[in-house]
Amino acid sequence: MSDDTGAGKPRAPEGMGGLAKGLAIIEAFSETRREMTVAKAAQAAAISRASARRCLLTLAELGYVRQLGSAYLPTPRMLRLGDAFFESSTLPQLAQSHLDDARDQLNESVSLAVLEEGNSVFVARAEVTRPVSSYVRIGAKLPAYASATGRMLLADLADEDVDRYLSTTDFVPLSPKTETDPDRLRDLVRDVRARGYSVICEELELGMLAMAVPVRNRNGRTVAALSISAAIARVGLEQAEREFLPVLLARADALSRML
Amino acid sequence: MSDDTGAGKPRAPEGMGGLAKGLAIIEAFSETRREMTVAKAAQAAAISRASARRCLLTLAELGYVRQLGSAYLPTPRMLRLGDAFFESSTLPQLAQSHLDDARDQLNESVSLAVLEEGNSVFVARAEVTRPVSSYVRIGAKLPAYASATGRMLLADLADEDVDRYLSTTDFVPLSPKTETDPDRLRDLVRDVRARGYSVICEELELGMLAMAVPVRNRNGRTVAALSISAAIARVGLEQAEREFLPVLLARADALSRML
DNA sequence: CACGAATTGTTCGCTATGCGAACAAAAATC
DNA sequence: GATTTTTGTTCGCATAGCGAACAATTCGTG
Repeated sequence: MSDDTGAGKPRAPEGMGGLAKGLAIIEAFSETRREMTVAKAAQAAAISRASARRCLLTLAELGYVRQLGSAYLPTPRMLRLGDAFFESSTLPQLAQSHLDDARDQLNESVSLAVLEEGNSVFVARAEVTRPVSSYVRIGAKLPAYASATGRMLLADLADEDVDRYLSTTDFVPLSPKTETDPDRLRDLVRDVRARGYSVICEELELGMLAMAVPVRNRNGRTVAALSISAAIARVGLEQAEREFLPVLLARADALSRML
Repeated sequence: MSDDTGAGKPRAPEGMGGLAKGLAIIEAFSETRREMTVAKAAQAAAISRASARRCLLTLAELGYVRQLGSAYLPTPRMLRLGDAFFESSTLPQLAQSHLDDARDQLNESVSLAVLEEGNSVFVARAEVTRPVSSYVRIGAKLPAYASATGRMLLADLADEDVDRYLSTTDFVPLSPKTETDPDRLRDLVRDVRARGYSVICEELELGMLAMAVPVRNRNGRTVAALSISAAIARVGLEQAEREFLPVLLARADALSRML
């Protein structure tokens, strides 16, 4: 707003400043910011307190947040916003029967993920019941560097995009076996690119391995990754490559042909 | 803007008009509106084309939608907005272990739902693998009138709120057995209120029954419904009441004590 | 407990963002 | 091909939203 310069300069591309601010506040809610006051929201969204206050008043008026004392918390109505993607996107629905088939055939949980700002986001899932396994929420995300799907999706990026990702990511280990060296990760992504599938073993969660294959659109771009996960106590790497990989590749190929 | 009247009249409560418009556009995306042009978005959100255009430009600039010709479609980034609720809310995390226990004990899928504008919205799930069952997405919603959780949640509303709901709802049958008579539904909600749990049989989906019990906060209000669903080919109503109900009530009670 | 400092929430004069109407361009219909 | 309808874009104008100032609240210290 106040950063514009020269007189007579054409206007910046038009937009809706208040919308941008409000969305910044919504995205600022997190596990460490379960509720926010006007001041906290302003700080988290890098806007003035007056703007933050207006946004929160509008969000409250529309039912997206509720007020508790001077704090604001998101309500379930917020879920409608995420629904916009699910109701619009055909990919999860097209994929579901393929995931179900793969799950039934291999008796392991199967999921589909897309890349979103350095994260692998689950958009579809077929889950097999295990005593230990917990429900993975569609919409949940995993860091790309530590997940089979994430590495599969990174493998489709141009080298410079992979490098940009590697240079701006904070590599938090998620298990004692998480690879966090950027050079090593670059090599791993290249390996995935060469091999055409991705496997990680205990990097995301001890005791678990995961395998992912690409789902491509008709331009050959990888638009999603189809993955399977299993406990290494039950399934070794060789068995995964022998039994899981052909089925995943076949399912991914069938799905790719629909895109 | 132009609807304000008398001079010297105090300002309306302050807000952020552009945010309201942008959120209306986001919510307008649906299965019948998978993509929208500027004109379609303006119509769907009941705003001017110029405003719709500004909103879509901002949403595109921030990565929430992408442009395809003159149409705009949501991107996975939209999921972050729904995340605001999941990352803030403690209920799904508190509930998960209870759902897992109930699922393991009863060997049927168990879920937790909250009421959101006439819909029952899943916020947590423990799923048992069945050849027929498909994955129910957290965030997915069911009409309250046709679901066990929905009726359980409606039962906690005041009579006038139930009546308002019944008078403004379009009762679309979801199976040949869906109850769609408002008077009948009012009686069913009252029955649920008296009985303290809700059961539906084949109203949502042929061949399936579902049972739900209330999860209450310390004020006694029903803040969520815990439910189980099973195929009637395997489980009859009497068995459900004999075997499922005690476990659901115990789990719901344990969860209620944490709230 | 009182006081001062820091933080937070609210207000209001001012201006530039966002408005609506008009116009340009594209699409649809005859 | 001409006309009509619909859609996308522009721009003069005004009010919604801005930032700074102020009021209120909270926190820290003596």
